[in-house]
Amino acid sequence: MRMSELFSKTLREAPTGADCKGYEYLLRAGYIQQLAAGLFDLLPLGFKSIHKIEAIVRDEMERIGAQEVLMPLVNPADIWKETGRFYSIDKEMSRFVDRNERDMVLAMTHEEAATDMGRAQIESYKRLPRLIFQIQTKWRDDPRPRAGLIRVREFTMKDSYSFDKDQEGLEKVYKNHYDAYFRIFGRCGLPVIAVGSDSGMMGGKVAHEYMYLSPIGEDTIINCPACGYTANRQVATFSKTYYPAEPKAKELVATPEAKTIEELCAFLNIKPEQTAKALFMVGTFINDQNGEEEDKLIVGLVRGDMDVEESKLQNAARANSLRPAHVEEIQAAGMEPGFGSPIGCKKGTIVIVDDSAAKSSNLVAGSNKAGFHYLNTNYGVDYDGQVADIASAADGYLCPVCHKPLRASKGVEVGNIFQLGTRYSEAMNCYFQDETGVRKPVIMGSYGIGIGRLLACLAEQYNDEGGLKLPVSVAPYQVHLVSLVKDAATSERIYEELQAAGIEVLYDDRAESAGVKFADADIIGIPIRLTLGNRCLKEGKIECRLRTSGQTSNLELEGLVSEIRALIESLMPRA
RNA sequence: CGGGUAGUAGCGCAGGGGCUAGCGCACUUGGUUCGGGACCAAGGGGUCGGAGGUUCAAAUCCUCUCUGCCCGACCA
Repeated sequence: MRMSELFSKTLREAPTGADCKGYEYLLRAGYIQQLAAGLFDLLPLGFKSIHKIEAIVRDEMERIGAQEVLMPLVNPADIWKETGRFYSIDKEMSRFVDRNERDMVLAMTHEEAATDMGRAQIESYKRLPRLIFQIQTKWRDDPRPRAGLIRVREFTMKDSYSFDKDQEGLEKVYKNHYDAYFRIFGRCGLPVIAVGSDSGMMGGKVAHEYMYLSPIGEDTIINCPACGYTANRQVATFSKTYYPAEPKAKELVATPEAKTIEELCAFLNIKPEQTAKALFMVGTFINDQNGEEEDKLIVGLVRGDMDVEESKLQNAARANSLRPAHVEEIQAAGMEPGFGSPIGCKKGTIVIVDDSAAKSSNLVAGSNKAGFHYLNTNYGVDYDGQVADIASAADGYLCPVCHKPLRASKGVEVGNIFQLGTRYSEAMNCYFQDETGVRKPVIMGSYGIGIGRLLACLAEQYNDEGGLKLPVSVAPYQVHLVSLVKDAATSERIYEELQAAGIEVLYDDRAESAGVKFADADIIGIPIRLTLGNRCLKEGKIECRLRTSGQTSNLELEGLVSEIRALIESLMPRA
């Protein structure tokens, strides 16, 4: 590609709002351009990189036996009604009616469409297992897109769907994905870790997320440096200490102005672990069959030295969604914010008690009368409720496996794998006959990688003051040829030779000063820069500089192609 | 959806009732320069986000509204 003909241009200054480096450079280097909130154009350079990533993904997916398909972005609402997700998913899924008044949706994922394909194609165990994948557009009307390509509304995703006759088969294909994903990210050059995760709206039990650890991430990952235990904070467990004792009778005590645990502890001169903390949420419960919604107040109770993890609370309560409760709602259920506890709450309130509180005795808890707390409250005596782990793991807490301190870090989710089981196949009647003639639901899995987000993470991982420096496996071109000589004949010849040899070259043939060309080369960040200058040329040489290391050497023009080939090979990230 | 912040040239910004709306970069033309964002000269480019209002006069004041970004809520 000649830079004199390149569609995009570089920007000297970062557009306002480019808050992280990777995003800033993708904009400034002319890889992407914003169209609206969460909507981005891929310019030629960015699209080249995306194609490279997709090629790696295809290669690795086909290697584990996946067959590429393409499902429509627009789905009839019917199949989403079959699984209930038409009702359970809120405004994040966009809906419309076609000219015949038929309900349609823009697919935010393709479990329904894939299951529909499966039920048409699979009737016997002889046609199992099967694995399909696609690289396709998703639309998710996220309320708050941010950080460039990290969180967008329209994006490209590689999603695969597995069909198996038994759990053993599912586990095998799951493991294949687990490994393939590491090869994919490895070949792209992105360091990731796999963490145990919440299955969220996907349903199913076993799930992993692939996290790129970075401060720009929105997920919190809990990790044990000692034994390697790693999980998303949404599901991370930790080792809790309990404080059981002989239960005493509860006792009302005036605690004016002591609304928080801190104030309470200071007032009563006690420690946080001697108290119980209540969090009030309103959960929405949706009938999957008809879409009818019901709101219920949920009280989450943890010991005062911990916090409630809302994802855990939502799962324990089996709520479809959670939001903080309004003061009036809390009071309507017979409780008082700031002095709240499940003691004496109205029937119909869902009470979830963390085991930390349930297994500790004589805690100070709210009395539900403003200005008063109870001393010596005990689970099973003063209040009841479902006991579950709803406490949030945090930095310094103890590992559930080896009891050493845990560490918390931020990460971006670039991929996920789910064992779906039969949630979709049962709901959508995707059954097969086994060897004995018994009809069984197909066992499914689903597996995703956000392609654009992967590029965003790579841009974040690979940049310096000068701009981008993507690995050669995903950079838009392999070689950036900069001509500084007046007579273009030699550089033209080199350009032709490299291209003829199948090397991908961005050729700066513009009439710009050396400084401008170098600055553009730096920001675009092609891994190998070849500079043809008058000095070198006289000796029959060309300067070769590596973007990442800055390492510079002069190569003979004679045999340049094979030299560059070898160099590209040596720079290629390994899985 | 709440809180904050900003919309003036392609990008970054200044101007805050008054005459022709400005600066840097980018762009065009001519000349000089030519290995790290060159220099000189001459140019082109604007519904000041939109609508309504106040006023002799609005980019500027008022009302409404749209959009972007940040924090939160939300999120595979």
